[in-house]
Amino acid sequence: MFFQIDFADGLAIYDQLVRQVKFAVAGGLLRAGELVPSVRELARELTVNPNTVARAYRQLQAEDVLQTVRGMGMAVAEHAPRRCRTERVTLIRTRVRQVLAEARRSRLDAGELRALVEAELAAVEQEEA
Amino acid sequence: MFFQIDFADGLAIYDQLVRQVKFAVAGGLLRAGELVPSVRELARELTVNPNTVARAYRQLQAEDVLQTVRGMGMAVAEHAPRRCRTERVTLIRTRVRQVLAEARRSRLDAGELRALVEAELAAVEQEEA
Amino acid sequence: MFFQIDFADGLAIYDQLVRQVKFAVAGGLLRAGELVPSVRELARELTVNPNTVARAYRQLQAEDVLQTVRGMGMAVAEHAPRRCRTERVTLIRTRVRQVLAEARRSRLDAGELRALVEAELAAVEQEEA
Amino acid sequence: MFFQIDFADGLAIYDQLVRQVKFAVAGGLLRAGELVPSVRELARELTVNPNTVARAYRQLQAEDVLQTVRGMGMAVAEHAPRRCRTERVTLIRTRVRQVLAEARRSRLDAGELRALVEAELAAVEQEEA
DNA sequence: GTGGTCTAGACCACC
DNA sequence: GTGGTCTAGACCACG
Repeated sequence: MFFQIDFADGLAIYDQLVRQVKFAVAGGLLRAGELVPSVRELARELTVNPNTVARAYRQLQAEDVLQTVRGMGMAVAEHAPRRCRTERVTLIRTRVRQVLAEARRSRLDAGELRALVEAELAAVEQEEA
Repeated sequence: MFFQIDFADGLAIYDQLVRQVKFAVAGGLLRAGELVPSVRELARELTVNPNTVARAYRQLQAEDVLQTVRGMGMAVAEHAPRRCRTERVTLIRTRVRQVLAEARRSRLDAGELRALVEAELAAVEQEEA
Repeated sequence: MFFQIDFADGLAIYDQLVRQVKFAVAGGLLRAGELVPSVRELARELTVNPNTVARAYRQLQAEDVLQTVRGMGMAVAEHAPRRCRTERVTLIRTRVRQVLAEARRSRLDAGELRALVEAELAAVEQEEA
Repeated sequence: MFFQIDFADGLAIYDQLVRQVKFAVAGGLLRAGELVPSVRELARELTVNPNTVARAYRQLQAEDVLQTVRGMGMAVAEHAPRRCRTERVTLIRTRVRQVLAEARRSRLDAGELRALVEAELAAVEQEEA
């Protein structure tokens, strides 16, 4: 599976899952109507408690990203891909903004910050290629 | 004061404080030997519980960033500025790496990601000017 | 068919079915001795799992509303109509009582509640006509 | 306390709680800014698991009825009373509609239904006086 | 097999 | 003391 949890992230596990499901939907890894891994299966894979996965799925359901299919599991909602693609940019931008804001408050030299960010950005693009 | 807490950040408050103190030291806002605000004073300013500030100070003391001055409070340690300047880059780079990694896993288009980051970077530099 | 399931009702599906069969018998839509739809047929019609229909029929059999007819399926029991007519009022009154009790606990103004109920009652009578 | 759970209601406990908190806010039993009973206290009173209460509170927080006050508990949100008063009518009307719809499908005589409802309504008004 | 609910009890951050 | 998160394990309804 394409989900991975960082147990030392500080961010709650269910929250990491919520984000990653949205990203998977946004990125086309999960298509509209497609069943997501079952609560139990995903919990086993991530070595996480089923309740934790269930909580993430419940929130995704409340946000109309997932919907339950009786007796079958949970599926990506009809219009979720479009909305997730939109939200993806927002979620990432917020994070980027937080990091840069903190960096700026740390009085790191503007040039040094830019160099650092450019380097990491280049590294990411490298990996992608 | 130059500290500011984001209560909705997900990151623990004392952890935000630890980082910001280190950054203040790295950035020269707090110099070696200088007294940091008292637990009570800072707690009042940030509308945070004194225990939370105390916990942050305790951790900073354990990391030799702060040291107690008998009868006076806590002061920035002798060699803290140099070490904090070094650590600052590491702390920020880690964060940058995290957010870019997440963005990449979200399959956000490389160009779109770069554009987004450049825009935010420019915005930060603008504010700084 | 005269049954309809509300999948978002909160009430268990088999329970809705049990009630509706009783009501159909009470209302004369199903007469004593008449065969009810087969489990499979009804399950298909309601897009419900056969097990669910079977469970409802089992309970109705236990309550002597339905009885098995060897080789034919299940039929409305001899004295079911009379008993269902009696029970119908009880079942409905219980529900009415529940909703009014909740409304009262909510401190909704008595006049407002009456107006609301009268309006809905009129609407129902309208539909019926 | 003014909450009471019906363990045989069919409706989930946390859902009953969500409704009742909204009703209490709508009815003025809980005012804006006022702290609701703590999770642990309410759980004890209702002989329900704290997680169940927490789940209800979490949903109420998501709907902006409650908000957490760090270290203090949860309080009724600023504009919750107005919104709850509005929602109260909707919630009750939905229930009334469900009951009457079922009654109508049961082919209960229109006059008989009206008589039944009027009787119960009168009973409720009597209690209130 | 699936999700939904509930219980029980742990640890953490915060007041 | 407070809420927030997580674990573990139970039962139910549904397919």
